[in-house]
Amino acid sequence: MQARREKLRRLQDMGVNPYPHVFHRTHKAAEIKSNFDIFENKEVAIAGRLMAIRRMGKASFAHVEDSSGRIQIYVRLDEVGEQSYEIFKLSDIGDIIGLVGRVVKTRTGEITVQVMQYTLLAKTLRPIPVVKEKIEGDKRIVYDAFSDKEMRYRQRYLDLIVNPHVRDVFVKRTRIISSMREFLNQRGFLEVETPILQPLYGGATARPFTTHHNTLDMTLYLRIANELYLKRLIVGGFDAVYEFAKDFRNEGMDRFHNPEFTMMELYVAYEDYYYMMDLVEQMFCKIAEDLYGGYEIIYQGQKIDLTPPWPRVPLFEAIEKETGFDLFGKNLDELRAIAGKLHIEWDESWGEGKLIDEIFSEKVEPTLIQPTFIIDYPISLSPLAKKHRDKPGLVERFEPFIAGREMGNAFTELNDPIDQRQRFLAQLELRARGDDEAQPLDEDFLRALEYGMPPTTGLGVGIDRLVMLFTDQPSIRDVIFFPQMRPEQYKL
RNA sequence: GAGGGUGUAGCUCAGCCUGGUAGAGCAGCGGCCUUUUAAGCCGUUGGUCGAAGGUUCGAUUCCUUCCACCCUCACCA
Repeated sequence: MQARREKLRRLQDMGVNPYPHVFHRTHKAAEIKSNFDIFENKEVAIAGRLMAIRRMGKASFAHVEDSSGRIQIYVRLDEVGEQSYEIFKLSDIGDIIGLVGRVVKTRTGEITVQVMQYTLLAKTLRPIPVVKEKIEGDKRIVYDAFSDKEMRYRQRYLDLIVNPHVRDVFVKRTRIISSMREFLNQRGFLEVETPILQPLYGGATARPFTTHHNTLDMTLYLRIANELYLKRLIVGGFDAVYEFAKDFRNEGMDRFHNPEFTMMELYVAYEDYYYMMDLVEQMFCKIAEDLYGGYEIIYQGQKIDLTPPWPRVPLFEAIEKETGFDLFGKNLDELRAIAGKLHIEWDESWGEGKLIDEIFSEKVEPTLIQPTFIIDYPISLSPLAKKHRDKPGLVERFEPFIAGREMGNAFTELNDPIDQRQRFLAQLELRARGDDEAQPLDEDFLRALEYGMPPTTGLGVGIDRLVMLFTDQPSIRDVIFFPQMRPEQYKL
């Protein structure tokens, strides 16, 4: 709106700099509001964005919002003088202002800063959506919420200005990650960084993004996982390493998938997947405790109790319990017949592992609301996991499920280089049959294993989904600041 | 990739079925108001109705195509 440019010019004519360099704050809104007895009648300097204005001629109320929250201000002509009151009158909702004032309580009991000096810190040229709210008892009624999802995601800055609960989600995201770091650092883990640009991708089954390096004139891939690099570091002698990694997968997008996402992988030498299950329980509990002070959380209306120990249910037992069918040792035809009886559509190209996985995700996964470890998966689904110590055909692998969702993936890692080579060769066969997600053979990784990797356990946790769980958000786009979007046609 | 839905003022929406070129609230602008809080009262500006084409005397409304977004499903973490 060009009325704002006009105001800007009038301010400049008055000799006001609409974009000064600095403003020294002494306090934030929330501090003042929660310690009124200390601040009463004291002078404070605060700054923030004007979010509501109620003008009444020669005196006005407004709300200023800073990173901590909102506080009411009271501006009187006789208190700030002609010039400042004029500047205030030229202010719009959205303008960034600074002020010095006295902390008081109004007739209705609201803690308010009575302004003595009023300074414009940044004039807005675009109007921000005005969201009004009314508090009725405990209920907060929001009027004209800024709710268009496309705009919220494309212009996240606006979303953050206008929707305070969005800010809260992202603050929690950072706190979750720091809790995990703290947890791991306390246990002596080393945080490391490994390549994002990889000459060969691996460590997961997915299609990669491809790019090109000019000087080397070669194809490089954006990593789909960092597993093989972290294991090389275990070979190198580190006892426990972890990395928060941006991974990239060239697949579809929906409320659980973004092309780039954050994964935390960790590896521990001389331990197995039983150790890792204990670690996962403890880590999730620490996050819950740091965030909410207890082990109980609510996700989409479901109460979830993270108190350990979580049940550890073998995959085949879990399937049998839900469907009545024991899939263990069944061949392809038998599995297809069972899938048919369970009304699950399957594809000719699927192998045994894929069918089992499908039956599991259709029939069992949605039932796993309370934290559960599903353990011991078929070998064919897990080319990097070590064979089970007593169950032939299976590997020592587990996935924690919470609220019907897989929250991670862990194994006792395969450290036998000959077995690992055979598994890679099996993947190559799948690839030859047209499975473009099968993993390529990584000769250097095999060489590393041939130098000897200690017994090791490893874990991967999808951070975005973890944050969804702990912040009660239904879509991955609500926990990533700038989710992937088709580019908009630029219009001003 | 398949199905369903949505697109009208800066924001939230009505109007469309039953064609006659647009309305409300908030925001904005002007006025009154020195304890208001979804402030109030009076006045007022603002929209090539997602884009293109078709039917029609006439399309925001009916038809076709396209674009964008949302939801569900499929692939995947």
